Amino acid sequence: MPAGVREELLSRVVDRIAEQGVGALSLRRLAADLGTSHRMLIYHFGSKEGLLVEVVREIERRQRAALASVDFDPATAPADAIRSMWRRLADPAVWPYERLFFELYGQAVQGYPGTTALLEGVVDSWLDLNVELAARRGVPAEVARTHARLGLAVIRGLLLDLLATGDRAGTDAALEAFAVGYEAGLPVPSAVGY
Amino acid sequence: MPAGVREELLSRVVDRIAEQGVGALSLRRLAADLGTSHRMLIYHFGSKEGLLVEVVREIERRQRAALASVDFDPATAPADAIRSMWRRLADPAVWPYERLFFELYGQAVQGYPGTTALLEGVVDSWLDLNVELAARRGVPAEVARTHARLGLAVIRGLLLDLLATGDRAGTDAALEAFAVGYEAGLPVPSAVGY
DNA sequence: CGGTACACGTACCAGTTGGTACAGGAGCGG
DNA sequence: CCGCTCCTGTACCAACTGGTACGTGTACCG
Repeated sequence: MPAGVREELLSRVVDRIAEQGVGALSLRRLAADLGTSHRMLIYHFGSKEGLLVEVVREIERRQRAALASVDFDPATAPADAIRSMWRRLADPAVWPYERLFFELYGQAVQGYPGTTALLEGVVDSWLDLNVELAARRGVPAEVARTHARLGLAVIRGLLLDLLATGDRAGTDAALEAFAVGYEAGLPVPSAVGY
Repeated sequence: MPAGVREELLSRVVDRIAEQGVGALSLRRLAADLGTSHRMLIYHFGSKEGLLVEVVREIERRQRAALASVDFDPATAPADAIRSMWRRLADPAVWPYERLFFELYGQAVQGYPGTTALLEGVVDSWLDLNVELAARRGVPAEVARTHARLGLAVIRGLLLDLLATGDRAGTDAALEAFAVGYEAGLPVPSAVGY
């Protein structure tokens, strides 16, 4: 992996932004922290917005990479898969990235330029993956999609909680309650009028 | 309600910010939109940060007001309460406020000045309320707290989904799946090792 | 009437912002 | 040696930022 000047710079930019946030971002301070000049950021990314776009893409790239490393053995029970996912995301070591993710999410729903690309795959790519996996178990796509949607919401909602309160034990307990309830069997939507 | 000049101004500020977001906020543009001068905003709120603080407080005030108007008759089943809450929050008419809420949330977890106050009651005040309600039904506080935490996460997570995808039907279905599963009986944490 | 507290606008300030013009300098193929 | 491409820094710009100084109008109270 030769990386390339630009890619290596981008990686450092993302790491730095994960620590400091993107709201009060200034090209000059960012460049100074990175030991270069703001001119370089403009040179490599064209503009501040261009840099933001690349940051968002890099975040997505890393999320996909993390996703790919999750245990998706069809033999694994869905409840265990969600437990494993939670364990990974709730780790304090990745909190800076979670924070950045939610900050960008908040900006994206407001339609700020450069960030909106984040919204495109932010839900559906996860649902699609789950539908595909469930199909191997013979679960109908509609059901799998709804359940995945719920599971994703639980994880993201609890992450929001965790980042605000820092209450790892409380959020762990809530996730476990969900997982156990899920194991007990969630109803299929078609049985309740959907 | 005589309102008062400052309160009336704050109300208009919040409405305006809900439409435009708080990220690219400038006192001058905001004032111009409101038909006044940025000097007035400083005069009434002391500084930009002071104004932000008041905006956050106003958001909390409105949330508490909305919360108070929800049907909390102890006779209402928890699953119906969460359905009612979802119906209220998923209404497109309040999307601008949801967007603002999540944008501020994202800034707050990054520790930006003026916004962090949002985090204090953002989870616990809801949990406390639920614990109190559950007590009237004889539900133990620990269980009620965990279940409330999960329900809150589901709603917030699905709201994030809804704001990103606009898929009302999909998120409705996911919430319904959760509500039905909840009616079927969630396990108590003590039974699973907590 | 006078005065005093509040509400408001204009003009201005210093600092910072993103972006640009320009000048190299390092490496390399010819 | 030249020339060329990639990379980097300095100096600068106009625009905009939050905040301040100062003056004005207005309403209420004595």
